Parts: sequence; C-alpha cells; structure tokens
Amino acid sequence: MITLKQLAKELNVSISTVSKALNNSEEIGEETTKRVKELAELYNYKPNKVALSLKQNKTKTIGVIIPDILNYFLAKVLFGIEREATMRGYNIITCISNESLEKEKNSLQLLANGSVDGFIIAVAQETQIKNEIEHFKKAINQGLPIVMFDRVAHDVLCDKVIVDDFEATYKATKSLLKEKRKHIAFISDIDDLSVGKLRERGYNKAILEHQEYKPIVLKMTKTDDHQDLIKTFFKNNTIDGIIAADNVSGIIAINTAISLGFKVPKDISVIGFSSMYTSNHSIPRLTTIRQHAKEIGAHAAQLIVKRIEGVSPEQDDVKTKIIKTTLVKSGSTL
Amino acid sequence: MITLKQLAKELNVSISTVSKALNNSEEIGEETTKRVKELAELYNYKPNKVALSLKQNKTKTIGVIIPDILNYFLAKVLFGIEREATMRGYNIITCISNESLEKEKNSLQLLANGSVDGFIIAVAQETQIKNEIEHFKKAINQGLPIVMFDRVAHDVLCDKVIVDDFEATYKATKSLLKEKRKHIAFISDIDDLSVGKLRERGYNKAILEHQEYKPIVLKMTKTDDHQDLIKTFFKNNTIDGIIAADNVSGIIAINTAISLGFKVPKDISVIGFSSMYTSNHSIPRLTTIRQHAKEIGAHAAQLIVKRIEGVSPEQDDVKTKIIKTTLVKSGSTL
DNA sequence: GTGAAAGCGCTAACAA
DNA sequence: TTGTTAGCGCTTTCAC
Repeated sequence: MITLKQLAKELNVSISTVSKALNNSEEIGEETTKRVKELAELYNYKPNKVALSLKQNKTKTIGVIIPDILNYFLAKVLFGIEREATMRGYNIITCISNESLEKEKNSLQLLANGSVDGFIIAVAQETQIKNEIEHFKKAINQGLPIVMFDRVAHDVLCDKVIVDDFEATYKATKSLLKEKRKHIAFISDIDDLSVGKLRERGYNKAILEHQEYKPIVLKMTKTDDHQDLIKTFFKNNTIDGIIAADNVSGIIAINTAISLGFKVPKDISVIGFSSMYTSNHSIPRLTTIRQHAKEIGAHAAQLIVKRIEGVSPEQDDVKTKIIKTTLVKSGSTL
Repeated sequence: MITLKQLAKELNVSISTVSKALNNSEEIGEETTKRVKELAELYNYKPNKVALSLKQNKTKTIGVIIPDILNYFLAKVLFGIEREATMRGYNIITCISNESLEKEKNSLQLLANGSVDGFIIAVAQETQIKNEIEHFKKAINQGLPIVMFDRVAHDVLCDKVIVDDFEATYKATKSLLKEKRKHIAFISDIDDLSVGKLRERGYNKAILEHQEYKPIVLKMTKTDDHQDLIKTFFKNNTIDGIIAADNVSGIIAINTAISLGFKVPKDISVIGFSSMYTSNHSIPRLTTIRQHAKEIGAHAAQLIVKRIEGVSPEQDDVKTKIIKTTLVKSGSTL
C-alpha cells in the first residue's frame, strides 16, 4: 500500500500538504492540489484504514455475534444487517457463538479491544438458559453500545429489535380456530429460547379461550429426528391443525402428514414460521408467519449506528422496536 | 478503554516498562511485573487492536466476500471459515456481493485499504458471466493474497478450493444408470455458474456413454417458480431419474413427483446437491451429493492464513485443493 | 500557501 | 532493571 509519505516524497512537498490537498482543504493551492490528486490517482492511493481508526478512535466496524448462521432466519437478519451497514459506511465482523455462552463471551471480549464501535447480538441459547448477562453489561460500561435482536436479554439495558412472537402465534392459532379446527397442536424445537416460550404462550392463550379445547404440544430438540417424532405424534393424537414454532417443523409436518395419507389442507392445516425460500419445500406450500428478517437486520443496524454516532439519547434511555409479523396464507391452510 | 499510558501513570513507571511487563519480558523485575499485571487485571486492560495493527502492519483479519449468504452451501462454508479463522486467531469481515460484479469490486477495494490481511472469495455470478478478473489481480498485486472457493476464476493465479463437480454428477448419473433408469433428467438453476456447467458436463458424459440414451435437461433461473416448471417438465417428459445440480431443485422434484402421484424411489429416483438440513425436507429423504462445505471453508481459511503468514511458497506457485464429494444414499434412490 | 510537530496506542531498539 | 525515543499512517493545530 502506498502512503502519504511516499506521495509527499515523490512530489517534493510535505506530508501534511498532501493530506490537506487530498481532503480538499482550502489552504492548499489549486496547482498543488491538482498535482497531488493526479499522483494519488495514479498510484491508487487509499488512506490506511487502521491509521484512521487509531487517529479518530473509531473503526467504522460493527461486531455481529449470532448463535447460528445455518439458521435461515438468522442468516437473513445478517443479510439485512450487512446491507444496511454497508450503506452507512460500516463493515461488519461476524462471530458465531454456536449457541455457546463461552464462545459468546470470548467473541465479545475479543472484539471489545478496539476492533469495533458497537455490537449487534442475538443471544445464545446457553446464555438464555443460564440467564447470564454480565458480559453484556461489561461491554456497555466500556462504552460499546449493544443492540439485541430476536433473542434478547430483557435485563440488559440496551436497544432491542424483536418480533411480536406472542401475538403472532395467538393470531395464527385463532385463524385455525376460525377454520373450525378442533385439535390444534403446537410443535417446537426451540422450547428453551425466549422466543419459543412466547410463541407457546400465544398459542396457549388462543386455545384456552375455548373451554372445549386443550393444548396439544410436541417439544423436540434440534438433534432429534423431526420426521420420526412428528410421525409418531400424528399417530398418537387426533390432530387437524398445527402451529409450528420454528423454521423447519412446519415443512416437515406437511410432508409427514402427506406421507401418512392425510390431505393438506383438507384434513390438516399447518402454519409455521418460515420464509419464501423454505416455503417452497412442500406441496402445498406452507402458510407462513413472516418475521421480516431483513427489516429486523436493517433496524438493528440503524439503531447501532445511531448509538455509535451519538445521535441517540442518553445511555439508559433505550428503545425496543417491535417488527410486526405477517401471516402469509398459502396452500397449507383453508 | 484503558491504555498503557494510564496504567503507567498510575504505577509511576514508564509506558515501555508496562508494555514489557505485560509481555513477560525478561528485562523487567519480578516485583514490578507483578504490580503491573495486577493493575492491568483490575482494569481489565486489553491491548488496543488498532494500535497493534498499525504497528505490526497486519490486522489478523480476513475479508470474506461471498455472493449470497442465504444459499445454504455458502453459509455453511462461511461457518467453516469462521471456525477455522477463530481458532487461528483471525477475525473475519464479511461482505455480500449479491452476485453483483459492482458490489464485489467495491467490497474488494474498500477492504484493500489495510482493513484485512487477505481475502477468501467465491466469485459472483455476474463476474463469472462477464469474466472480469482485473480487480482480483489488482488486490493480489497490492500484496493481498486471495483464496477462491467453489466458484473460482481460473485465470487468476491464486490458491483455490474446489469440489470435483464433474466427477460428482458423473458418478451420480452412473449410479442411476446402474439402477436401470432409462430417462434420467438433469435440472439446474445455476446454469451460468462455473460449477453449474461442470455438473452438467459430468451428467452428459455419463449419459452419452450409452448410445441408447440422451440428455434431458431443464434449466431454470433463481427467480422462476421451480415447483411450476418442474411440474410441467414432468408432464411433458418421460422421466424415471433426476440429477439436480443446485441446492433446492432435488427437494422440490421429490415433492412434485409425489404430488403428481409418482412413487419415489419406485417410479423415480432423485439425487441432488444438498446437506443434512434440507435433506429433511422431503419424504423420502433426498439422496445427496455432499460437498463438505465446512471442510471447504476450513481449507480455505488454512490456505489464506498460510499465505498471509508467509509459510506458503512463492506468489505464483499456487495450490488447488479438491475436496471430494460423497454420495450419501437415502430414501430417494433404490 | 506550505510545513513542522504533536499525538492516537503500541512495540522495540537503544540508552542509562 | 528501567526509561527514552522513534516510528507505524494519518489528521490537525500552529508557525512560518
């Protein structure tokens, strides 16, 4: 990489002259400015980012810590973050916590050494289970703002972007009830996440509003054989409707139902959390609760940039932005 | 963030003493070292990364430029890269080119200002179509090594990690031929990618080895309605076997076949490129050509680190690592 | 209109 | 054993 020093030497002027010329300072003569710019162009000079960061004490970089990049929803949020960040002149450093508290802590610590100006985080599963939040507070106290999305730690004072999970499943369940479904089941492989719990509660509320019905729930872990468990579940229960809390169970439920000879949506209706992409993976297509992942990412990026650039209010005046879900009807419901 | 200067002041010693003590220099007395370390611990001192980068002229950061993070294969490679990089003490800055040459160029340029020590890249679709490679060469000439994976630009002299695409589909097709399938079709939505072309050639070779058969090919674009096109394709052709070149078509083909009343694999066998995750999205599960995405990522990270740290041979002595695919038999083939 | 010098936080050669 | 100094690349104040 070419430096100011080298340009200055070649032009027989001082470093500061070159710097000023390139920054269009009024101080420098027209002639000189022109010479400088031409040579800079020729050598494809770019100001060294590291030096700038050191000088200005800001990196124009956001640390993003997410639990799982193979989760389609999280990947899509990351996509939204990247796009918005790029538009605003920020880079993103991505760390994957793999749902591990330890890795989350490490990443946070490691980046809190001046590598980034702030964080966007979705809290790891283990962190949520153990309810640890000290590492977040520490970062914030060090002057590094955090924005949390989707999986948030409520006790940490910071901006948040979340989805109306409770309402989403409440409404979805209501819509199946309106179809006169009588045996609506709830299936989930995210029972220990904050969002998973909210979604179950939304479902429960809708069901319990009708004394004649009661909740039918199937809980799985990520490592279970979903196809297998859902198959057994179908065999052991009378079911004519399904609310799937995670990204994959809805698809698998449709395919399993069909393979067992049910007609979808005639015999069974299915609603799941999903996105355009995976909703292609079943016939009929899955009726879907869209979370608008890209918007979530974009909002998170906007919030963190505002914090970093000091446009935001005082430290303990935090915002929580709720992105409303949309129920997109497709072939798997009546 | 606390600095050496502040520590030094509080301890009444010089900055360099503190620095040396923290770096376990032999020069510094035991007593002093202890005092310094204790205070550093107390204040949770971390050396400023930016200052280190400037001083040592290396950032310990890798720029990763990928075309699409919502592509499961690419996301998985990214996962592999991140893990390996982290293990080796590197961070990754992720840029998404969105298959656009322009954005790819921009990202490359932007990070080539000292932000990263090297690049890992999967070439954007537009770049492959237009066959532009100047921006890559420029970066390499600037002293920033590049490792390409999967979608590579063959004319760029750099390390590469690829998959045996040709052989993969050749063997897959052979295996369907061995099942006595007579009308094996090839479907793809990645016709204009280098890997897409290779996969088609592998299929063609296997088919054309039998004079009595000939290729049946369906080409789609990403934005097409795959379910629709595949359905029509099934109706207009006699087909008893499918090789799907991309990540999604295999799943959709199975589901479509079933919805049309075919038995899989009795009437039709299907093989696709996929991963554990999506192979769950059909019943029966998709027989899959595994690309070992995580390994690809890990290898790419290893190669770039070697280049960066100068362990690798001369600039124009480049390696191409081929990661062999594996055909994982599942329910969609006999 | 141009240049010298300080300083961002750190390391390391050299001096004491 | 400890301290002084220079320098990484840049911006910016102040002096000329």
